[in-house]
Amino acid sequence: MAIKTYKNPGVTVDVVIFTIGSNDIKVLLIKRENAPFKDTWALPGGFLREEELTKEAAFRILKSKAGVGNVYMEQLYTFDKKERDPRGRVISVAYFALIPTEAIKFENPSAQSPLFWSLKTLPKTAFDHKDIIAYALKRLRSKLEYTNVIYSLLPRYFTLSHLQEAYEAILGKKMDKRNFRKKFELLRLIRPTRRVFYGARQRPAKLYEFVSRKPAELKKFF
Amino acid sequence: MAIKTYKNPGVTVDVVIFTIGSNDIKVLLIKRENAPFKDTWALPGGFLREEELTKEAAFRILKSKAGVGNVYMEQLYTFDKKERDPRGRVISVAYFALIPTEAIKFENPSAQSPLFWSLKTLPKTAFDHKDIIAYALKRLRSKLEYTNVIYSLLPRYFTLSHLQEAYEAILGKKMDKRNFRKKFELLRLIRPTRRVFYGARQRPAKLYEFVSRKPAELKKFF
DNA sequence: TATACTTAGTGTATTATTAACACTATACAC
DNA sequence: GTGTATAGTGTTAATAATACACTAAGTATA
Repeated sequence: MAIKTYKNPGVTVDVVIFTIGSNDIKVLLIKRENAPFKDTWALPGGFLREEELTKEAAFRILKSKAGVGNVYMEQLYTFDKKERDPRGRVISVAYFALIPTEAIKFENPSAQSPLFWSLKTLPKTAFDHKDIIAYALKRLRSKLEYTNVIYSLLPRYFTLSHLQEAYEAILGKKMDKRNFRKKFELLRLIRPTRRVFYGARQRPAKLYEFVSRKPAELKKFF
Repeated sequence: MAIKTYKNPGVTVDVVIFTIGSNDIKVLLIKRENAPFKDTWALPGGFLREEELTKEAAFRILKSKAGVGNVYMEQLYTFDKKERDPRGRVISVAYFALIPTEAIKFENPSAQSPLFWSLKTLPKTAFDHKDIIAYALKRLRSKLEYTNVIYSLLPRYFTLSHLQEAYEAILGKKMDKRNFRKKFELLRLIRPTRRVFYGARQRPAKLYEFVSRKPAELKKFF
């Protein structure tokens, strides 16, 4: 049975992959090898395959570009501005993924040169990818406030300073150390371990871990 | 130039139209006239037209089913479960719209019988529309907490009791009258007018209006 | 026209959360 | 052993959230 009498738009999936490095939030971009936008930096992405869910496509892309699989991923938004793709009508279902720096494995580093870029010094990007990245950052910032997503950017063991630096990198502002720690004590998202982080040419720091590494929402209601 | 070598999925747009009536939150459903799911209730929607933005499609659908144009609308999520459409691979970009009951005009009430249903007594619905409605309600509830969207469900002039009833209908819980009013005084979203609401067989109530009827976010940060 | 009914409108005390703020402790580098 | 850099820690004040009950004023009705 015919679904329709007109031409379906093309459907792509693009993935905004965030990580935190050098106290900065970074996004993975690859240099395009083909037209359009050949040699321009772009979000990893591609056409949705037949019989493939958009989420599956997002994981496929993530796996092939960053070498990781089991990470936080959620659908972001579907972008369909008219002029966004010079090839014609193509809508993009965007996802965003959060991965701890330690987990990244560039499988074939020569191919398509994937690189993490600081959001402060983004290069010129293909399509409407700058919009997509901005939207993803906004979503991430607001998710920090009412969920425990931060776990997905940190390694198994981390210090309270690492945790605070992650917040500061994403929110783009400094926070008070004592208030930050008090807040986290209240939230009960993390617990101290018996491990200690030595070797950073200052007083060693206690290592913490997340009580749970599953997505969850924090209380808070009108 | 060929965009792809495989078949593009079908793309539909479905709209969750919420309104508040009889102290209850309601969603607009229409009875399907064609297969699949003939004679089953469904969200108003349809295939995305060529050269049409998904948002334009959402407004087109809204206008044709509820007779209103200038209302709150935002993209919700893109649904693409495999078995969601028996016709084959069809993904749906869902939007949700909020309209004050007063604004609704059923242009041709006989055709496709659009009806507002209470969320508590939904009939069996077509496709994955129950999921879409549940997701929209979740989104609406959380938007109440950090935005001023509530304006889009109320008429120009309203009493504080109307406002509170709207919150209670959406959040599904009773709230304290004095605390509710104190909160709104603090938020400065509304202001009293010189109008008074007479005629409801009790003490008449002061009428308020929104300071602004544009989407805005309330403060609140980590 | 008096009385009952119904919702409008209002304040205070308690508790919880947020915000501002500065010094001592300890491993590592030199 | 001395300097350096970050770890770690409490108190106070301001703001926000919560719990809670009575009087005011139209409308209905007897």
